[in-house]
Amino acid sequence: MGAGIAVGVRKERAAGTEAALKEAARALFLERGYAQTKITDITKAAGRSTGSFYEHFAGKDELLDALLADMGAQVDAAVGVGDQALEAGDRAPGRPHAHPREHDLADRAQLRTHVAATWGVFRDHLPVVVALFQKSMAEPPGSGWAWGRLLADTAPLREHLAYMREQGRELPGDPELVAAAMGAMISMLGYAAMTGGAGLDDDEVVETLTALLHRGLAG
Amino acid sequence: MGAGIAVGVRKERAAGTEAALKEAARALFLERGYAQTKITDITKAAGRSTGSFYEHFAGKDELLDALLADMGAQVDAAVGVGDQALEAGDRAPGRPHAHPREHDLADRAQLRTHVAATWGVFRDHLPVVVALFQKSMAEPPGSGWAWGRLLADTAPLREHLAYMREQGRELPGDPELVAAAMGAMISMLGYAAMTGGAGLDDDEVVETLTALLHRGLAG
DNA sequence: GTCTATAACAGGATAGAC
DNA sequence: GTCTATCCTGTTATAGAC
Repeated sequence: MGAGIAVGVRKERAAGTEAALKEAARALFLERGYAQTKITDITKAAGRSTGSFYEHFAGKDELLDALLADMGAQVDAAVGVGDQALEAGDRAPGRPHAHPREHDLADRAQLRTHVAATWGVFRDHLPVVVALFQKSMAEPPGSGWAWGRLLADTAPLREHLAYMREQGRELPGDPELVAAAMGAMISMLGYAAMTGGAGLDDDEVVETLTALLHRGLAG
Repeated sequence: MGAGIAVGVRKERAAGTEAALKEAARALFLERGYAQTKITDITKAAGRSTGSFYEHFAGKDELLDALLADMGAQVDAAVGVGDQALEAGDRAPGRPHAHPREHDLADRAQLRTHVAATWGVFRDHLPVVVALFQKSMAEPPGSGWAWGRLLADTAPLREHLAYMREQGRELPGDPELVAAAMGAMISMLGYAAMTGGAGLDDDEVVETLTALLHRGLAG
């Protein structure tokens, strides 16, 4: 999956303080977690001073925003390529994320593509995804954040499922709910597995999830 | 499901400071989250003083431990009853959790019982489950905590699946992995739905999850 | 056991020199 | 832009009277 432009392991020019801070943050977010990473930890790891940090970011949250933006650009590009591979859809320049809803998730190959894509984003941007995940889970439960984010993240999935239902296919339940369940499974398993499942093979996981969901959806 | 002894909405004797603190903590954990709840918030809500708190608990973590213990007792009891309902298994007094591995999750009714049981624990002990979930997710990713906990929590499930495989049933993948995936789905969806899914009906969710997993497992 | 007051300690953020 | 030193705020935890 994600070989190409992907993760910036390549040495950023050493002079770039901003890049150094980002890179240090990624490493620490993955290792200790978002909340546990102090700003001074980041500056120390990047070999810069505390004061210097604020020249580039207003705070930890803004740093994460920047990392998120970096990731977003790369993901949009990758998704675009993926969609083109699936079908020669001409996407409008302004709306990079016009993911067509007519994908048939009862088709094993198409389902697998979706599962693998999500898994790949996790794998390729693990530090950022992890940090975001942690930050989300620290949100006040009463706010309903988790539910809102799950719905938002699985919106394309929901569309696919709604489309399937329109085509007369029988689903296990309401498209929104089924999409949320699928998303919950992949994201939670991804988080757990990639932060702790030492001996797990990505292909095996994708294969297993695909099998489970394929039977689950197609019957 | 969980009507009986369950959640302690019943008025604790007003004099019981410890109980008052616990109750206040439950309410606040659910509303603002574990990390965001300050000890002074709890004491204030319980109508006690800061200093009084430490007479009963060494800190927030120990309070959560106490809540967890309360929940554990109730859950063990409920699970025991549930197992007896499923089959007249005579459990050894010392080991309350000797959940028999010979449950057939390809059987819709038995699968549903398991899904509903998990969902019910979430529902009946939401504040504690939420707090524990949040605390877990704040753990250093590098420690592999999330994966360890997921494996531990789905151990009984894994046993059921391993048993199914021994009986010659074809699973979507490795029992441990499939169990983890199922657990991830239920717990993450449960967290999200119960903290934010306003208009969701528990029965509908259980029904949908059962349907999805039943097809997924039984083909 | 409970209270009030306060110590002790993060950690985030800023000031001002270079 | 970067550094060192410092301030400030919020929270935990304790002291000591009742």
